[in-house]
Order: sequence, then C-alpha cells, then structure tokens
Amino acid sequence: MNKQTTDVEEILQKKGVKPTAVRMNVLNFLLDQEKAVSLKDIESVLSRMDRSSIFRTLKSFEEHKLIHSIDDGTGMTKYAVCAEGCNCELEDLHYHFYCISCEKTFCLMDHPISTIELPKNFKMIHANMVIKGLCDKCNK
Amino acid sequence: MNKQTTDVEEILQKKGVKPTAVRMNVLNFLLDQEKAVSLKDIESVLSRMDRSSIFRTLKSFEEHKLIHSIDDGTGMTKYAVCAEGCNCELEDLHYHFYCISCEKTFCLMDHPISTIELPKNFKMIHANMVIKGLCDKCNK
DNA sequence: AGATCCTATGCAACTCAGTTGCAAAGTTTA
DNA sequence: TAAACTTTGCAACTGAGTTGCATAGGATCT
Repeated sequence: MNKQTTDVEEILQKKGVKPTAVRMNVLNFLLDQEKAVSLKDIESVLSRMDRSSIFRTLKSFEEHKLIHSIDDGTGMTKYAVCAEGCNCELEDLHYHFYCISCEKTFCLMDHPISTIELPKNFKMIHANMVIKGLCDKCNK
Repeated sequence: MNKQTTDVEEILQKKGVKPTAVRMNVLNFLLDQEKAVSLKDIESVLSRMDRSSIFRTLKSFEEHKLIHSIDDGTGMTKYAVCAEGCNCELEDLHYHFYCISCEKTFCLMDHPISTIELPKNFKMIHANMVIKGLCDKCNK
C-alpha cells in the first residue's frame, strides 16, 4: 500500500522540502488516504511523533503546494495531497464533500469549480467550497 | 437606520422567538449590517451584554432560521440575517465572499448556488461556500 | 397580591484546535 | 571538529466556542 520510501523522498525533494523522517512519514500517511485527514488523525496514527512537529510539517507542505487544507466546518482543518501538477491556483480549486454520516471529507477532483459569477469588480483569488450531505456509502 | 422596535419585535414573534431585550438588540444590530458579523463584533458593540447570552441568542436565531452562519475560514463564525422567505433549504443557499483586504464577509444573494454535479449516489444536504478575494472597494 | 414555575441572563470556568517559545537533537557547512 | 543552521519534542499559551450554575425576570395560577 505504501509508496516506496524513495518515492516519497523524491516527491519531497521535487517540491523543495528537505526529506526528514517526520516529513516522510506524514507524506506517506497522507498518500495512503482516500479522504482528507486532520492533524489529530495523523497524530493518532503516527503517535511517536509530536503534534507540533506534525503541525509544522503540514504548514510546510502547504506552503510548498504539496497538500491543500480544507475547512470543512467541523472545527478541524483537513489536509489532502494535491493532484499531480497542481499549483494551488484558481484552476486547481475543486469542491469538497463532507459526509454528515461517516464524517469523512473528500476532494471532488472530477468536479472542478465552475466559473462563478461575481458582483462587478469583485476578484476571486481562492475559495473554500464544502458541500455537506451523504456520501455514496451512507446514502441508503 | 435602525428598524423600529416594533418591527424587530414582530420579526421575532413571527419566527417563534420570544422578544427579549438582548434578542431585540442583537437582531437590530444584525439588520443594520451589510456584511456578516462575528460574535465578537456583536460583543464589542453591545458591550453591556454578556458573551454567552449573545452566543445563545445567535444559536437560537439560527435554529429558528432567522439567521444563517458562515464559516469563512477566519476562525470566527460569521452570522447574517436570512433573506425574506428563506427556509435555510438547499434553494436558499448562496455563495459567500470574504475580502482578504478589508476582511469583510458578504452574502452573494444574487448568485445562488447552481446545481453542482456530484459523484453518483452522493446527496447534497447543505453547503458552505466561501470565495476569497478582493471586493469591489478593495480591488484597485 | 403572593407563590410557583419556567425561561433568559450573567458570570466563571472549561474545552479543544491551533500555535508559539525554547532548548535539545540532528544536519550541514566551513 | 567546530560553528551555524534546521528540525524536533515538550510545555505552555491563545482564542473561539461552549457549558454549569445561580440569579433575575416574566408569565401563570391560586
């Protein structure tokens, strides 16, 4: 399941982040997920690592456009690995889906944000779009 | 500028909220705004009133669909009065705009959320949509 | 009116995610 | 190797939100 260590190391190098043990572990974990995860999620799995180290790691990943953060309204910021070739620009933005039943937060990569009409002279720079409802597994 | 006391009282009655001093003051303040405001904003204006009273008032207003809350990513929930006839249903949802310069959060009432394509069997129940950028006054 | 009951309010204390300062450990550079 | 810089772990703090509890304010009943 895990990417080879060398893969993770390579990814970090490419994005200009020095590959340390903490960073490689965190990235490895993030790559394994099919959903966006919180700092707490990571903390409870990588329990040997310190919260603030993971926190700083996430901040660093975000700055280097390796991951993006999602404010899904739960009070815990979620993080997900960016898609190949993502620059965290407008065209990379996508909707997120928060399932109120299983409480998972997903990136809807196949449904990019369409051009949204804004009032005159308003300029869009970023967006945090969260749709809440039931995911396919919970919608029965 | 302020609505007449009787107006505010009437609005509260209609929505099934007993009109008390705190509630009338809070609603009055909310109606005066052209932007969404935080608990702190209200607290600093209605300084004689207790934070938790205002907090509970907002929760109550929200339950009674008098106002809706917006998580604009600043870490402070914002509140705005619902439009006439709003039932806080899907069709009442709208985008919000957070200006990263003046730090105001607006409801984009004229730009309702278009039907968003979801993966198969996903069901939308609610949404928190925040576009971030520059508002007309700050976009120069 | 007075007694009773229920709701609203104010205060203080607490929760919890996120964040920061600092010293120790690890790494790179000279 | 020593000096310089970076990363990590720990502990303490911040700030929004939330809750418990006692008092105050209204409504209701007798």
